[in-house]
Amino acid sequence: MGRYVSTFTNRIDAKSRVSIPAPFRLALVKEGAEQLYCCPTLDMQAVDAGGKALQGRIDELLSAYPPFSEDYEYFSTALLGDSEELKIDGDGRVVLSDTIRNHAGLDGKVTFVGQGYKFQLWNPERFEVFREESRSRVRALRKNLGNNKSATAVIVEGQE
Amino acid sequence: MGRYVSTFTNRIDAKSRVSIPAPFRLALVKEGAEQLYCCPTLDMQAVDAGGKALQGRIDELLSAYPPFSEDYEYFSTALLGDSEELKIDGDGRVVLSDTIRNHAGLDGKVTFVGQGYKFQLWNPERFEVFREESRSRVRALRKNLGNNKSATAVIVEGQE
DNA sequence: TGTATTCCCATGGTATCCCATATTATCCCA
DNA sequence: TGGGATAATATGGGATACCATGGGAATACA
Repeated sequence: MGRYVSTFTNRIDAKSRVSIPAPFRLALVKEGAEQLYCCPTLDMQAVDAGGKALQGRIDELLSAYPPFSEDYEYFSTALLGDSEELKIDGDGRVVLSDTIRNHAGLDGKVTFVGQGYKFQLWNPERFEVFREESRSRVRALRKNLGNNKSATAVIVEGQE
Repeated sequence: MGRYVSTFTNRIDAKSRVSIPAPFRLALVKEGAEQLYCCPTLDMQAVDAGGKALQGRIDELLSAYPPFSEDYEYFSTALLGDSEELKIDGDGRVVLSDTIRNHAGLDGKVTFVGQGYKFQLWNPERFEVFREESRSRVRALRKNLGNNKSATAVIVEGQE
């Protein structure tokens, strides 16, 4: 099963192309994904990306709602309608659509952030802010939790 | 299995023709559909479109109600009565009937919205409203549901 | 015979493919 | 262990193929 860890930053070229970091490409192949599945992150200026695992989560959520129900119309529109399947070229690159670039404020460079079964695309500067905020939240959380080591260990590791 | 993802907007020409977005055309071929099955969306100014999968879901829904029952009459009238099968020409286009254009208020441009087993046709301006409503419903869902359900993981995770 | 529909081809724009190259990482052997 | 050789990666650019769209000719229809 493909697993996405660590962060990488790559350039966007004049044709809006960007190389998927090689380790992520490998993970995608392990998932059996031929395309990069992308959907805008809710309430954040980032994009969720991945392969079958990410797709599966979305399908799973949608399967809870019967066809022709109002909920199915709304949720499929937000989750599938706003998603895109980007072709991966022979060199391991994708072209970022205008929609994606606008949503995440991507311009010049992209930071790829591994998050287990998926990864995110960020504007590098914005990501630094987000990362700092994440860390300070974890610090605050740690103080409140006191000595509960096992609980904090999971949270701390996930951020690095 | 055909799967309809992402949204595209295409022009309606003087002959009421419009190109089906290439990815959707491909999905239709995978379904083995030679024509585009269309029926007005229930309660919305849009049109449901797709191939065999869509037809199957409609049959499935109808079979849940006993023939000659009142509900069956209503659903079959709404779902089948106004349905059409549009021919797809050599260039991947269909001609929109007056019925369809009137129901969805289509004029000038059409937005195709992928929704999994089917897609919808919208007037672009109207769709923007619907899209915003869809997004806010998903946000609301995320707030209402806790942090532990696997089905909601895709929405909840990534936020922390 | 006039009107509407279907088929076919032309075209501009864009995305896709393919190859070149620089830079970095990995390996291998002294 | 160090340093040179080799492979992998990220990135740039040109040629090609695909796609959406428009228009005309051929065909069906009434």
